[in-house]
Amino acid sequence: MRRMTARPANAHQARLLRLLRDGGPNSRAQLGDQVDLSRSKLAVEVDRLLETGLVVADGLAASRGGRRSHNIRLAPALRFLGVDIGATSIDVAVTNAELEVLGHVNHPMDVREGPVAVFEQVLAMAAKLKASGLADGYDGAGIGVPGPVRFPEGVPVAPPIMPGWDGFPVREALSQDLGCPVMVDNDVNLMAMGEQHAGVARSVGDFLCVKIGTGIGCGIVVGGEVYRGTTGSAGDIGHIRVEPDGRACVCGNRGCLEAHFSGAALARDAEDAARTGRSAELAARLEASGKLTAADVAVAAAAGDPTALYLIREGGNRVGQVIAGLVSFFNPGLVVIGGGVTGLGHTLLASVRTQVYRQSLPLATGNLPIVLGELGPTAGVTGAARLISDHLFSPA
Amino acid sequence: MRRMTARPANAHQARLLRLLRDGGPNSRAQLGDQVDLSRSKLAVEVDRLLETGLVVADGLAASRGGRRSHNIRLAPALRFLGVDIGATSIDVAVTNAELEVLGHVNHPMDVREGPVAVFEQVLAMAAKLKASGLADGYDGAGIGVPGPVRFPEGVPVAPPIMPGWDGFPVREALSQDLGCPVMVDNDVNLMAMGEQHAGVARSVGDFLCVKIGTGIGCGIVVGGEVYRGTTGSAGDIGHIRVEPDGRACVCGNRGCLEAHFSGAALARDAEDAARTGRSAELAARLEASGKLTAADVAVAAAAGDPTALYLIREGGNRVGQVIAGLVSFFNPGLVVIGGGVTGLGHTLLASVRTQVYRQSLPLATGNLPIVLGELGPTAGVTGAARLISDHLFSPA
DNA sequence: CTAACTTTCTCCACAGTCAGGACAAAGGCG
DNA sequence: CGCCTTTGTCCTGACTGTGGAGAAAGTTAG
Repeated sequence: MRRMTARPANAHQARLLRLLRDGGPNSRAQLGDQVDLSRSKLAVEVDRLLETGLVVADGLAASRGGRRSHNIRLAPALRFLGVDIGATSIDVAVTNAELEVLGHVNHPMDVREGPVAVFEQVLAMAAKLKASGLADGYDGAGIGVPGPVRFPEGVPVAPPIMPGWDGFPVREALSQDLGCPVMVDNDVNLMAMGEQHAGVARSVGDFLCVKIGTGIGCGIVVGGEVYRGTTGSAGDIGHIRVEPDGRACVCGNRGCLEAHFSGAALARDAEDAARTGRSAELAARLEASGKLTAADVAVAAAAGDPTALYLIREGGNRVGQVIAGLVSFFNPGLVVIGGGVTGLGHTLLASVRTQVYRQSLPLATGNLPIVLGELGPTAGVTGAARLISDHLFSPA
Repeated sequence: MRRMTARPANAHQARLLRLLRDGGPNSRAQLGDQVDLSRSKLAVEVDRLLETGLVVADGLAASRGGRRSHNIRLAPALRFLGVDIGATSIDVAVTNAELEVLGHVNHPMDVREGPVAVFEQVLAMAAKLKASGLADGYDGAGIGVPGPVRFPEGVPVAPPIMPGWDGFPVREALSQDLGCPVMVDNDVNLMAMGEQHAGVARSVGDFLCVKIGTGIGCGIVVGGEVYRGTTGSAGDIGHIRVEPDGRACVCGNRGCLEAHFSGAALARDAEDAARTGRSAELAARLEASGKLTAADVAVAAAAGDPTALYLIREGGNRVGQVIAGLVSFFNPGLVVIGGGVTGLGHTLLASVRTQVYRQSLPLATGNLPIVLGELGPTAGVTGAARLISDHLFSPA
């Protein structure tokens, strides 16, 4: 079939498309209740959208005491591709226009293999999803990469953990290969957008989304919009100092948060504990697989291993300390914790909460939920789909 | 004369008023170059503004090779009142519609005397300015208070250093007394707005404005707009922990930034140094006046006193440490340092810069100016005038 | 089954918004 | 003095958007 070519012609149409995306099918009358336009004007704009094929009217809804309404919905054949490139693995998903994930594949891969190899893999995964019948093509794609991005151009800038990506024209290259519009953003921002769209952050205007994976980052949402900073590096909290003269960090400094707690640091600490005999549980798991990950620590902690619990609590205290500072500064309405370490669950959360509630002032913490993300690995790909749909569902 | 009663009827008119406020008198043609409206539509809106009396056309500009243009300017009789209530003194200023300060008075007063006493003083100061012939009334007033504010209502909430102000209806009360519209905000936010309007932060979209006075706070500007947070306490960085098990703070915690460095902490440290014989210079000044302030330390430092210099550098390191974290997180395009301690000047600035440039990543610091505010005591009152003019120069 | 009512949707007349061209006013310059 | 530029005004025509009339399609009560 032909892909989406039209774009909303004005702000009203863009508004309607987003309402249909976020609220599902609606009648003209229901749409009218939400947009502050007269019924007549609304009808005109809906008709124009129907003409472009971006939305369709299919079937009649049940009567609510009067004439039955037509269901207006986004074109059911629209497909977005959400791509989340992590430090050690790639997630790719197809969504429909309502950003529901129809299919999701994951492939382990080190981002340091460089953009060419990674995108070869991404294209293969996109093709696989297509072959499985979930899509007959893509109308747009959102891409998340684990580092700062010059957003308007969709180009990574000076990414510390992705040598070889600096300046690579991700947006342009992928747009060419996929044959559809592409938007690129930091993976942490996409996670925030995902949780905002379909997760715990629905209806919260200002919030922080802390992603603890191989590294640590923080998505910042201000007034419902992702804040990216002057050079696209906003939220880069991994190198905030938490310990004077602490551990050496890859960035060249000492005592960075990321050096003391992150997926990578936790794995290192766990292996250390296993080798020095401080934890039989961890030692057994190291024996079995040759290396340890944050997931191993989570399992050991669930089994009651005191060393694992200690490591998680210590880490939680460190992150909590930083988050406490950010809460004082930013005064968010919600803090979401997500990423690979979500498996550490409530032990981690408890430490973070303790630090924040103890250190920050009551006015900022009084009504502040600190919660785990609820979308897990789909947060990033959902956010990616949201990114491109926000772009496409805005006036050209 | 009659005060301003009309408000802009639409967004175009609001836009025009702000252009005239920020750019001074303009011809219709010059305005047309800035607003993306046809000349005809522009002429209609200008005519309507002329009818309301908000703007006037007076005189002809010099020819630039063709027909001479009419000067369109904001009504010259418009007057705004800017009020900056600090912890220990009150600043009040009159401005014209272009927010130029026409008169400025200062009065020492402890904010803890409570809102009734403070506003009595404010009204007296406003009356004094009026009596001096600078204004025949006020069209609006902006008020800054040293604590968090529930912005839409203009009411202080849980202000730590202003007992007795919690919940006091500042906006309503003053609006009644002054007989004009009033807007209330945190003093730090107003300083940021002042520096944005007329100071070092012109044309910067995202920046931080750190005010170090009796306490420490930070104004946050995102996309040209002040960000206030969920409960109005954004920027409250005084109680971020900088020293595990550090000094006891009034907030009940230990190691808060404000306990280690602020105008109050610096004065305390200086008196301590004077009494323990570590600085003859400071001891002499203590002898002379009975107590020391940040200004005394500045003078001693300027005279080369090593203890004073040490205190400033130590303090700068502490603030710099916190700012470094905020820079990583927020990735601003500019950091402004202002408030009572601006007198500490470049010694302070050097320490802050050292910390930030050392601790934050190059992408965030590469093109980041860290500068002193250039408006001094007029920053707050200018920001206050800006606050109310932004309100009045927006569609009703 | 019919009448009355509700809800949804369409059609139409009218007021307002706005762009762009024609043109008048007012000056400079050779 | 004629030609140029700049500024400002006026007019037409296209488009935007409102609100009312009323048709379409259903439910409910008698």
